[in-house]
Amino acid sequence: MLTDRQRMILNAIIDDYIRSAEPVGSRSISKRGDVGFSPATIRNEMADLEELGFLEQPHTSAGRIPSTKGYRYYVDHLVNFNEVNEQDLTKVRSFFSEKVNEMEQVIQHAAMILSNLTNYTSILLGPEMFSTSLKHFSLVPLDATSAVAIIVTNTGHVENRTIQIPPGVSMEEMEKVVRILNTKLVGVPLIRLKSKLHAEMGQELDRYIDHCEEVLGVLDKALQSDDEHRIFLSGTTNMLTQPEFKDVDKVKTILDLLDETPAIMKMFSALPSGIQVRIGTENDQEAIANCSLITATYSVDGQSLGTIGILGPTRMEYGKVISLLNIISKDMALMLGRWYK
Amino acid sequence: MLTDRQRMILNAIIDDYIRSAEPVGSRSISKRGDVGFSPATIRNEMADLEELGFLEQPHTSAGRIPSTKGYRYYVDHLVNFNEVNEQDLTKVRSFFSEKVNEMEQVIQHAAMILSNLTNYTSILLGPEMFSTSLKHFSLVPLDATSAVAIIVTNTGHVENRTIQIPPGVSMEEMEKVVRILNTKLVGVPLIRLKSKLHAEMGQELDRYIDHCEEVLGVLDKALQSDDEHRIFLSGTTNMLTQPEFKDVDKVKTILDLLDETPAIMKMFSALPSGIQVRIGTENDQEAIANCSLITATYSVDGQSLGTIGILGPTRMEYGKVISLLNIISKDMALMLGRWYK
DNA sequence: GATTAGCACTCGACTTTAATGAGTGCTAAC
DNA sequence: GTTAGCACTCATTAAAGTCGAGTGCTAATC
Repeated sequence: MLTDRQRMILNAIIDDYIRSAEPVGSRSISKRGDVGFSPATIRNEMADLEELGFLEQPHTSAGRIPSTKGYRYYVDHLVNFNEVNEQDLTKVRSFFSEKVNEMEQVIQHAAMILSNLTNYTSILLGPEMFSTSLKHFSLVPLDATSAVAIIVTNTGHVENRTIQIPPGVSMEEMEKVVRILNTKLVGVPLIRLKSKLHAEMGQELDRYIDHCEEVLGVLDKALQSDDEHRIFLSGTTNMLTQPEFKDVDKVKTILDLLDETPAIMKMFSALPSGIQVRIGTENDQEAIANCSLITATYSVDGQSLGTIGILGPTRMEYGKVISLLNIISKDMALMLGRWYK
Repeated sequence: MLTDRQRMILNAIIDDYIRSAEPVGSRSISKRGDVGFSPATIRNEMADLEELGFLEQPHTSAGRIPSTKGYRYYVDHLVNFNEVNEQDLTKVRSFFSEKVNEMEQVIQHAAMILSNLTNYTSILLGPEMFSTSLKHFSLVPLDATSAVAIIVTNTGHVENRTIQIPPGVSMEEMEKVVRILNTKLVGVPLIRLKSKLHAEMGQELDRYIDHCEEVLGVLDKALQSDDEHRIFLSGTTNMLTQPEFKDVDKVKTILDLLDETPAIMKMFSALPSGIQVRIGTENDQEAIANCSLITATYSVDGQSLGTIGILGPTRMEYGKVISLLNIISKDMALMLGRWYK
């Protein structure tokens, strides 16, 4: 579809624009070593590329900037994936060679590293619930009517929730229930916990204790997996350093979007495995129509565990970010693989 | 020190400036119903007030704006504290009459309400460690070498940490240790846990188990209270709506400051009880020299539990914010009082 | 003596105009 | 097919001019 020369020129324009954030003129392309043609020739090619929809002109006498289609072609065919420099690489390596105990810490820290290395905003979704299973369930009484329910997963993640003991149910009875749960439910994936509880434990419990209904109700609440605090953001203020967002109002709509858990969940829902690039208007959310979102899922044994995302302006260092995500998602999978044994 | 008329004029100027964010001229003050003097008279008084340091002039032919000293006088002597409207009040009341189980949820939600009602940024510090005590300590083994240590406090708060079992120590031994800890340490304030462990338990443990040194080391790590995730922010992007922060760079230094846990801790450390107002340069942090920080501690039985803060431009609605903080800090104390029984 | 009307003056904000120059498209020569 | 040359476009910047809100001071008034 495009000639070699057109590809070369398109590549040069996008590279330049990514660096400078300014419309690129024919002269500056000609002066680069790698394209040995005069400005006039390049102008002709640029006009063709614009006609084909790969470039745009902010106004008549300005240079060209890439269109969404241009970026798309660049990402699909042109970009060079070896743009991670040695320094960054060693930083990543040393991070993943460290031994860390807390999974949340790992994720939080990984988010920080990503936003630092890229100067964009990083968004991490932690390992999904359905891939972890119950390791231990316990109940710590606080007083006569309330207790803390604690759920430990096989990955060492801990969820806790305060519950009210139903009136008429004694603490001894509750402890009996907990013992039963621990013998019957250990190893069950978290996401199945609730259904399993109802399907298989109803009669079982009924035999041992009174007030079965109320107890089940409370346990339901306790086992409700809350997926609220599983989004880790880092480098949100990096958005403010991008020249395209020097306008406060624009940046506010973006930051407000990042504050909304459901919106982020929606952006990340149903992503295909591997690396995914959504450029500008390819995103559903209007607030990030000037942004690109690059996501990578990480998985162990073919099971997707979570997602890493980088949000930046459409004028993004695609090569660097994609390479980095590739590396980190794999390291992440490796590290978590050890966790899941 | 100031005449009645000067106070009245100062009050009028600050009120106007808080509403408009523009330097206030003599004419506009004169036109307000409450000050019955001609612009010329007001100009004379304004000149005096400037000489006294309560007002400033951005440039010769502009109106006056309040200085830090002016705001200080306003806050100390002039501001009207009944500026919370009915609607807001009912919102607060209905929030605190709700029954909620999770303390973290309460705090997070309170932060949201505050930032919504004020349009500034709210910062909440959760109940301090030293006021909570150990309720229960448990250890859930994950595999041969690692386990999750779980600390439940008397308030139902749960801390957890993954630890490595020292080589040579068996799980049975660890469980023995946990039993001992639960009989000896329950009721001890969290902040004293570590010192108590060393001072009183050393010999005790030595008698029962081998590898005492290593076990103590691990427990140390487990009991290390991490005070990281105890800061709750809400409405950070509200900063972006203030006209004084239309400059992206200024707002970035502020948002970056809010991202730094230690900096916030420092701002909130050693606050006297009750409401505290720090105006502009009265703050240590240079990044918020154009901001005012209003804080309120909330306490039960004279014991300070935590702090609520509102950060906004120096041109802040002091009356409203202070009244609101007064109400909310009291309601918060009440609610937590029930918690601590 | 306190208040106010009047007036000259200041100075930022905004508008207008002109100059600059980066970049283009087109044509004709190579 | 490539490129030099040239007229043209148009955002950006600077300079000059206008406007008006607001001041300080003086002298008249209450």
